[in-house]
Amino acid sequence: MHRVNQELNERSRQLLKLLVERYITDGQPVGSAALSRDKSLGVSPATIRHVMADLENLGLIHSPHTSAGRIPTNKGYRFFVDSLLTVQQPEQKLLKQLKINVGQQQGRSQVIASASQLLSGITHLAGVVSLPKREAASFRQIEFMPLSKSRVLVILVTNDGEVHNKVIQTTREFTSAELQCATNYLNSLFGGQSLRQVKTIIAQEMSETRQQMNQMMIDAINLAHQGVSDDLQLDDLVLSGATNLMDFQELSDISNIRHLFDAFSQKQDIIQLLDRCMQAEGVQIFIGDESGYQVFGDCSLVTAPYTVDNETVGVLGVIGPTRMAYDRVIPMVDITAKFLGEALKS
Amino acid sequence: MHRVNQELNERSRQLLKLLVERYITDGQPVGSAALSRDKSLGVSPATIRHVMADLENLGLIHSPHTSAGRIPTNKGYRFFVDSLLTVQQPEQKLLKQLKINVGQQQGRSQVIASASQLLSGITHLAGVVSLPKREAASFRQIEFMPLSKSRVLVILVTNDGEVHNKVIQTTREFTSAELQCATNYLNSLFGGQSLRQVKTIIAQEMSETRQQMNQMMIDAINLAHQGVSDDLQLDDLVLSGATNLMDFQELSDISNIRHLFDAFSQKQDIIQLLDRCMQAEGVQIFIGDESGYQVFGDCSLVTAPYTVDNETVGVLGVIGPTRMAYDRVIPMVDITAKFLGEALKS
DNA sequence: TTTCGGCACTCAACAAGTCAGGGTGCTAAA
DNA sequence: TTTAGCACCCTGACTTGTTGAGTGCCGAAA
Repeated sequence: MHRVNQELNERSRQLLKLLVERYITDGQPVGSAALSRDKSLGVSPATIRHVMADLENLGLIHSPHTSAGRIPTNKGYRFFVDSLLTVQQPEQKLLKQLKINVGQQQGRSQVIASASQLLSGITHLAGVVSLPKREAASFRQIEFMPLSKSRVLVILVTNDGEVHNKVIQTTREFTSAELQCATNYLNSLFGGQSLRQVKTIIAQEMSETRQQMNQMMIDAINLAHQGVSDDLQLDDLVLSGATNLMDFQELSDISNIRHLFDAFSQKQDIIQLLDRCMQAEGVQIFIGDESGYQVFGDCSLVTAPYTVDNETVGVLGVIGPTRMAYDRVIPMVDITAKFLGEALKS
Repeated sequence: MHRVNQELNERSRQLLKLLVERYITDGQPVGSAALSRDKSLGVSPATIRHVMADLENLGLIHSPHTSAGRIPTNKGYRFFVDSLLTVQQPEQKLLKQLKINVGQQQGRSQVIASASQLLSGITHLAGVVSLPKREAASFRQIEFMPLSKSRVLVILVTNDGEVHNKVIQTTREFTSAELQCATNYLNSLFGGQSLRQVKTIIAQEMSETRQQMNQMMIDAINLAHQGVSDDLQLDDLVLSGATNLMDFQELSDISNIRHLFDAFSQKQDIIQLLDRCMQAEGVQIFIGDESGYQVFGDCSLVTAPYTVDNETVGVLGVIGPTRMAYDRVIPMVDITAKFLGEALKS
């Protein structure tokens, strides 16, 4: 990519930029004449054809058939997004509306659902938000509730107001009093820590010499260990406006759509993909099959992680055709991530 | 419909039956010659055309254009399903497999998900299962957990092993001891009753003269009232294999599909529709727009309620094109409902 | 009265042909 | 290096003709 960057002079870059922008708005292969009509280049179609030939050799554009205009390749899009794109500041009005809408929701899942919906509504693409990592939440309270002889319901409340339930098997029967003791002990031990810290504390306690621990404490730690371990904690995501994607001609092949929706209901792949985006700092973009998943052949994914108290807890973004208005979508995703983070703080 | 039934002689009925069956398997408009080739009628194409003309006058079939064969109208399908259909007993092997697969799952949601998936897998249509009505579950245990000054987490465990959480606002702060008392009182009062009964009990207690109740009991009932009231108890459903529907040519118009999937993600309409089916006794069928929803223009819905301990708690079914193999689908839906009911009992 | 063969007619689907429009690459001149 | 000119290419839309499946109607036979 760097090579490409060097080999391209200013005019070629400008031309590529125009071409991609043009194709994004029109959806038609763009020819030399059309570009020449744009005053900002001021050269004849013939010259443009020369430049286009170069760009084609570099693999940035290609023509679907002999006598059609050119369209960007994935590589072309990539270069465009990385080096040529001038992002569009979203309208102030829209931002205010977005902020209010996300902020007004109450309850974690409400906030997230609304973020996803707004994202898809504004961009007319599919919006997706990964649920906040449970590990990042902080411990507020734990409680045990005996169900039967050897089964105990563990209730874990985190600071974001979420309640997690889990039924665990115990080796022996516990009395209410015992469970109450464990509750008190654990609540004082873990209060205010993040779940990640809680886990490490548990691990430590379990491995350390148990000299200074009495039986009650050992039991309590054991219970907590089982209750907090998230064996089944499958990540999840909220997807909105998937049907928006059906409106795009370039995806309108029924088998394309089918595969896409299969992936959506599968969720697994998307979750993995989003997980990868959590590592990144800011907005991240996958163009076409860059994601490594065949299904996204003609799709791009624009994501941004969202943070609560300076810790990245999840990702959000949009899925749309490769030919999407990156200049408007990117800042939108970026800002929505910020709003979501803020809304989750309270 | 009764009129139609009387006006049709045996031969016409037989002919209509053949025609519908033929169309269901082939998907092509069926003409007089094709039907005549079927030995079981033993009349010439010309005669068949006469009968067909009658059927067309009755609105049971129609031809898409002058020189094509005939296809059933919705009214034709309806008559076919009501009076002509001979259902196909499903294979023993399939049944066994189905039973095992549904039965082996553990956890209510697992069982339901698997029923939905199997339904869609076997029929190659979309499978749908409404979640069991919460009201039908029976009370096992209630617990209160103080969160803050005026907020209490209510945990309700039902006999099917489900745990329901709800955060309620209280008028004053309760001590742990007070909450413990309330817990004990309520558990002994409600133990083993269905949630519906619990609600009526609560209503009674609240309206009755509170002479013989002490403050603790009043508080407890109040807490329970808030905790059990399901203001937000939006029904839900599990949908599987929706993408199967994309494979059908008759639905493959992109805008059709889009509306359908919009309805799926909306859920609201489908839930209402299913709710209506819960009243019915056995298998119920909506053909085309009989459901009253435009979206299902070219779709049919085959449903059956499922029961736990002789009480109907939910509905399940499949959604597919009007042109579906009713003879195989209907018994399949029927039997799956039975298996699901059984599986939920344990 | 019902059934049937014959016949003219209709229409969709397909194939083949035509044509204009938009585009390209090459070449030679500025 | 840029440009105009030119030959050529390809698609898509339109026309035309043909084929085959299917119909409705009529008059004769049962």
